[in-house]
Amino acid sequence: MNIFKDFQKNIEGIILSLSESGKFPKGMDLGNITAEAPRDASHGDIATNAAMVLVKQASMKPRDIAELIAASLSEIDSVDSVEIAGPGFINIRLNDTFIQNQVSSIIEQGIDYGRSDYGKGEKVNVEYVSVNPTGPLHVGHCRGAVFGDALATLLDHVGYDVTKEYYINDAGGQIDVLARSTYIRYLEALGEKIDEIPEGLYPGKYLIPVGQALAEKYGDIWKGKDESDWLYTIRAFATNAMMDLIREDLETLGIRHEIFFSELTLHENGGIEKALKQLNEKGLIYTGVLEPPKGKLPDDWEERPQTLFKSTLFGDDVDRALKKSDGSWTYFAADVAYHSDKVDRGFNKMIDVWGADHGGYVKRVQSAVNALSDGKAELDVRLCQMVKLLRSGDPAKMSKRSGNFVTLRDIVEEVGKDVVRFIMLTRKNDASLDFDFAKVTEQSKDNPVFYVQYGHARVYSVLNKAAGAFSGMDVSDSALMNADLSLLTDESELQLIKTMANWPRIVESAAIAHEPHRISYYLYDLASEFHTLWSKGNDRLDLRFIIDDNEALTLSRLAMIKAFSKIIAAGLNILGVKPVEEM
RNA sequence: GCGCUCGUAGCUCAGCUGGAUAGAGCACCGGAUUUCUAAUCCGUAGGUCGCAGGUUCGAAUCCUGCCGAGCGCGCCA
Repeated sequence: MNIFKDFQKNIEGIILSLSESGKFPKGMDLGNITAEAPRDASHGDIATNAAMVLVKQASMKPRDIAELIAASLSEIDSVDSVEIAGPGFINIRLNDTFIQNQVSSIIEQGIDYGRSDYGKGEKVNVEYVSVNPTGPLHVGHCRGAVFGDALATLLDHVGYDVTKEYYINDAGGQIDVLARSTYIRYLEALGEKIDEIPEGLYPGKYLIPVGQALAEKYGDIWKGKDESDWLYTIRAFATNAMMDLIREDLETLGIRHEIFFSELTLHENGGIEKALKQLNEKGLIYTGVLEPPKGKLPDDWEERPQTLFKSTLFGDDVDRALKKSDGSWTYFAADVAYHSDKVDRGFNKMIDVWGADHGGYVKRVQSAVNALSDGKAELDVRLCQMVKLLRSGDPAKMSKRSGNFVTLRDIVEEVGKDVVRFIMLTRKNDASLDFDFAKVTEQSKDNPVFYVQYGHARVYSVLNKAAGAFSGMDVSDSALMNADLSLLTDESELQLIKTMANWPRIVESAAIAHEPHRISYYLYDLASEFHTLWSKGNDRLDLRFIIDDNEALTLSRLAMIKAFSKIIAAGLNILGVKPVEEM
C-alpha cells in the first residue's frame, strides 16, 4: 500500500490510454514521471511532473498535456480536485474519505505497513563490521555496525533477500601479533612474571583469560618452545576467542550476522588461486613494475616486478598488487577471492560497509567485482565517518595506544543499546557524527531518541486514560479499525494522516539510496507533528484525543494515534530500536 | 601531485537521486492559567546553497574549472 505508487500507475495508465485514443503519440518513455508529495501543502497532496517530462516526446505544450491528463485524473474516486500549476505540474488533492481510510489500513498492516516487494526477492549481501579479530570492538566500529545492520533490515523491508555477513581477517600479520600477545598471557597464566607487554604486541587485558584458557587446555607444553611450535595453534585459538568476544559485543547491540566468513579459508582451500585463475583467463593479470607512489615515498621503496591486476581497466588509478615480495598473497588478493565467492554464491548486489579511512580501497575492489562478474554484479561501498565522543561538549578521552580505549560495550552499558543505535543513524553515513553522552540521554526535544520514543509512549498513555474515561472501551486494533474515521476532519488531523501515508515512500527511497538515516529524520518529523497536534489540545479542548461525552469521536482519534504509533514502531523496528510504551 | 568524501541560517544538520517561494533543531527574542504528562507547544528573526561557468522547461542536486576542509595514496589490514 503506497498511495504515491498507486497514483504513478494511474497516471501511466491514463497516458497509455490517451496514446491509444490518439491524443498522444504511442510508445512514449514514461520513465521519468514521478508522483510525489509536494513540499508545499498548497500544491495539493500528490504532484506529478508528467506533463513537463512529456513535452518533447509529445511535441505539445506542457499545459495542453496537463489538461488531458488532469481531466482523466479528476474522475478517480479518491481524487477531490486536480489543478495545473507552475510550469506544468499537475497537483492532485485527495478527498478526505480516502485520507481518513488510510488510518484503518495502517492499523491493519501494523508494523508491516511500509513493507513492499520492490526488491522482488533478489539476493543482497551486506557485509559490515568485519573488524580484525584482535580485540574487543570499540566506538569507532560501532557506527558501521549499526549502519550495516539497519541497512540490512531496511532492504529486507522492501523485499530483498538479505544476507548479513562478517569477513574475518584471520590470515594477516596482525593475527601473528595476536598469537604472540596471547603467548605472553599464556606464560603469565603458567606463573611467569610478566612486567610489561613488549612493544608491538597487544597489551589489552582482554587477552589474560585467553592465556589462562590456553594454559588450562594445553598445560605447559609450549613453555620455552620455539614460536614455530605453537604459532599456528595459538593463532586459531586466539582468533576464536576474539571472535567470541566480538560476537558478544555485537549481541549487546542486537546485531547477529548470518555468516562469518574466514579469510584464512580462502588461503587454505585454494579460493584465492581459483579467483585469480578467473581473472587470468580474462587476461587481467600480468607481471609488471609499478611507479612509486606520489606524495610521501616509503623509505624502503625499491622497484620490483609484481603480480598485478589490471584494475585501471575498470576505473582504478593504478593496477594493484596481488602478491607480496615474499610470495604470499596480499590482502587485496584475498579480498578479490572473497568477493568472487560472494558472486559465486549468487549475489549480484553487494554492499560493504567500511570506515572512511579505507576509502582509497573502494575502486580496486569494485574493479575486481566488475571484472569477475563481467559487469553483472554491483558493489556499493558505504563509508562511515568518524564518531566524535563528547561529554557535555568536551572531547571524551580515547586513547587506543594505551589499550585503554572506549569500547563498544562501555558505551552501550552507559547509555543503552537503543540510544546508541538511534543516534548512530541520525547522520548521513559519510558525515562525521558527534556523540555526546550528556545529550543523548537527555530527556528533551534536543534528543531525537527521546522525542520519538516520547511520542510513542504518549499514545499508550492516552489509550490507558481512555479506558478509564469510558469504562470497558475496546481500544484493540480490530476495534479501532472500525471507528468512524469520517469524524477526523480537522486540518491538522488530516495532515498527520497524510504524513503517515508518506511512510512507504520513505522506506523505499531510503532503501534504494542505502541511507537508513532517512528513517530517523522521518520519524522525528512525524513525532513532531504528533506532539504539535497533542499540544493543540491545550488551547482547543475540542481537539483533544479524548472527548469525554463523545465516544465515537474519541474512538476515531484513538484510531489515528494508534496508527501513528504503529508507524513509529515500524520505523524504530527498522533501526533496531525497541519502542517504549512508557517513559 | 593524484584519488575519494564534503562545503546549505551564527552553530549542528535535512533536502525524498533534476521540481514550484531552500527546510528543521539549537542559540537569541516574545508567548502558552490548573491538561490526554508544560519531558511539550506557538510565534519573530536569520540565506549570494564555497566561487565562476555549462547542460534544460527547471540546478543546492548533474558536468567542467577554481577556492577551502577531512581521509587515503607499493608488498600493512
